[in-house]
Amino acid sequence: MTGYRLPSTPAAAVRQQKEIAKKVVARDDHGDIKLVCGVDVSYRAGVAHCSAVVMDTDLNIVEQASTKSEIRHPYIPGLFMLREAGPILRTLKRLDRYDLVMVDGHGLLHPRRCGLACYIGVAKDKPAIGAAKSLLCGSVRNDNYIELGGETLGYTIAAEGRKKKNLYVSVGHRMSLESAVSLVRSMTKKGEWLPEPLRLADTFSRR
DNA sequence: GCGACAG
DNA sequence: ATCTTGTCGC
Repeated sequence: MTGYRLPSTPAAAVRQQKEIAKKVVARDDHGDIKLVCGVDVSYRAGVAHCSAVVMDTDLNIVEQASTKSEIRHPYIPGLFMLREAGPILRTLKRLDRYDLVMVDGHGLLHPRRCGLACYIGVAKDKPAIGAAKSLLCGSVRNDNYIELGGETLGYTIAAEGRKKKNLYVSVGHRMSLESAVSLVRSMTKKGEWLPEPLRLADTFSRR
């Protein structure tokens, strides 16, 4: 069964995160990844605007969908899913097909090993990757891997340009960290910070 | 208790 | 994330 009821309180969200964390598969458990979906949410005038962009591995746009939702929860570090899971799941329903979801936020690199990317991945039972623009927890080692509580849960893709920021990748679901990093790299254009599916989803959600 | 804290 | 113009730099 793949259905999860969206929590309506922080306490309920924490309980669900602990439950879902046990179901995350951190190894490659998927077929060919041909269509990658990037999702992002932006906020304007009290409304959440979510966009999803599906691209093939040659970075061509295959499909796109957008939704507007009422904002029901504030942003709480560690409980990002409480605010964005609803809008994202609604938007994903409108897509015809995709083999993996890239989420702007963390996956296993989370206090309870259940960031937004894990939540979306397990809820949809789809391979998922978390790609965050800043660190929530954990410490970056010299080899760029990120560890938390003795576990290696993420990887830092160092910024190129002097002025740009790093990208923090972690497993969402049904993927190994190595494969996740490899896929993010292969879909990021030279000189860009975010992989194309996420960069375009970000652009579209703001229009 | 104190500080840190995805977007 | 968002509020926000012009401006510095590749």
